[in-house]
Amino acid sequence: MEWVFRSDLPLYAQLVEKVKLAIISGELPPGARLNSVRDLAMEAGVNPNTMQRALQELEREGLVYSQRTAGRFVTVNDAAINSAKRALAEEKLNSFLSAMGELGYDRAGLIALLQEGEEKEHGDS
Amino acid sequence: MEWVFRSDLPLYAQLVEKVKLAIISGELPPGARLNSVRDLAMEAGVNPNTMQRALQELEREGLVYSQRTAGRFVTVNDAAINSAKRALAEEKLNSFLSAMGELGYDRAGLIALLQEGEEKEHGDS
Amino acid sequence: MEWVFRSDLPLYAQLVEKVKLAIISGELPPGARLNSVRDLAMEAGVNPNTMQRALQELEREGLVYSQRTAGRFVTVNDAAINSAKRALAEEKLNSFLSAMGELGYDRAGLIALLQEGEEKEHGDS
Amino acid sequence: MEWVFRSDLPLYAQLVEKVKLAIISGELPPGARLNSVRDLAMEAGVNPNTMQRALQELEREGLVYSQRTAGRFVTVNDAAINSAKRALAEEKLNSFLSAMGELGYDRAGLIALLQEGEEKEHGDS
DNA sequence: GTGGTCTAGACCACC
DNA sequence: GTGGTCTAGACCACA
Repeated sequence: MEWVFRSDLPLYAQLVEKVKLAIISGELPPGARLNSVRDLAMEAGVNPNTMQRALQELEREGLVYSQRTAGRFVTVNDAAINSAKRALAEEKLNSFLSAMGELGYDRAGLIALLQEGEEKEHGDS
Repeated sequence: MEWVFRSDLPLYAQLVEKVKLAIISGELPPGARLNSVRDLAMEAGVNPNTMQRALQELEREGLVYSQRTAGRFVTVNDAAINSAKRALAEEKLNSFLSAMGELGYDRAGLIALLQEGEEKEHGDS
Repeated sequence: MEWVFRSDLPLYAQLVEKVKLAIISGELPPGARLNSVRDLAMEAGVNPNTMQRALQELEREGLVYSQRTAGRFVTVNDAAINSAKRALAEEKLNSFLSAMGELGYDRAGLIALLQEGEEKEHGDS
Repeated sequence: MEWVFRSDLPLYAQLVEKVKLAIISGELPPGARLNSVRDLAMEAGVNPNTMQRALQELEREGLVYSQRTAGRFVTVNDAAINSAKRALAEEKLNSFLSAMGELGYDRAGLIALLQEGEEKEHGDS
């Protein structure tokens, strides 16, 4: 996992984002054990407390659970993961829509653009 | 204009991006005079050299031209602006496609998602 | 507010409990401004971060909201308060039921006990 | 027996409470021999004098008697135990009533709540 | 002044 | 070793 941070969002929120994406994309599969808070914090170059806060947030969202002595694990509840995936997709879609809106593209225009690219892909293959 | 920077891209490139977007979106209309390099650098809180480099890049791309004594101006060449818009849109589209790809959406899925939203908008109105 | 703590529950959780009760009981009415984090922490004799965590938890539960510079306020959403009241009541009821269960009282026995007391109250008045 | 203490009640009183509950609930049956003061104090992590005071209080209440050489025993007087049970129950009832009073429940409301739960239990079974 | 974030470092329970 | 809690103290944005 690459740990690069922006300055427009709290660190812990970006950590949540990163780990969540790893879970959603399957890089961290259901049931997988996460590294320890301390190790992850070292990796990311942040304070363990900051990493802890991020993981607790993920726990509250039901994507992760912790076992006292054994460590933290990705949930095995596929529904929770899929719901998070859906929410993230919607969020990305919306920010994309607004960004493209500034460039003068509305939904219809984007659909056209996508279909254009699709034909090209098929043409290439 | 808001000047917030990420750490994963050179400053000057982010400056180029920001100004380019302002031109493309019409916030800086064709023929408009840009503030002086020194003023823009102050605004953005960057070194004037960095801002200078960004503006030269925009000049190279034909979106801006400078007149020795009067300052820098947005191009009046609509074709250049439209071409930049097209390029930027494609770039954003691609990064969006790859991001959504990680979440399991391909072009067809995204088209469906967009059409879904479109119907909803019409239903709401 | 009295700040006395047990050792069987994290401090921050007890702080949540205390403030929640104050809101539910109306001691802190809807819309009321809470003292600043620092002041409350001083009052309670805890670290400001601990108090902060408690208040953020209340914020997540919708019982409190914060305004950047002005401070924190009790929600004006009566439904949220009533829902919290209901939940707290149920929780207290259950722990009471189990405690009385150890003494050999079941629901029916408790109802009898309560009715007994009720008659007595009426007799006294 | 779990030994966790609050800070709002003298230690010895909490010890009395704990042992009394054990007797009332039958965990310490009539006639059972209690461990020595020293052992009990160790278990609970308190000073033997404190434990001694608690046991003397229980003796005064007639729930425990001591035999010079053999140690301390739970009373075999069922009436005494029942009376203690009754008193404890009333005490718990009262503190419960006052706590629920703060949440807006009076005796009648609580009876309703209890009957509600009773029906549900029967429905579930 | 307000809330919010982050770090550093300590201590605890659990196994 | 693990997660969890707490403190102390710093810095920031906002108005």
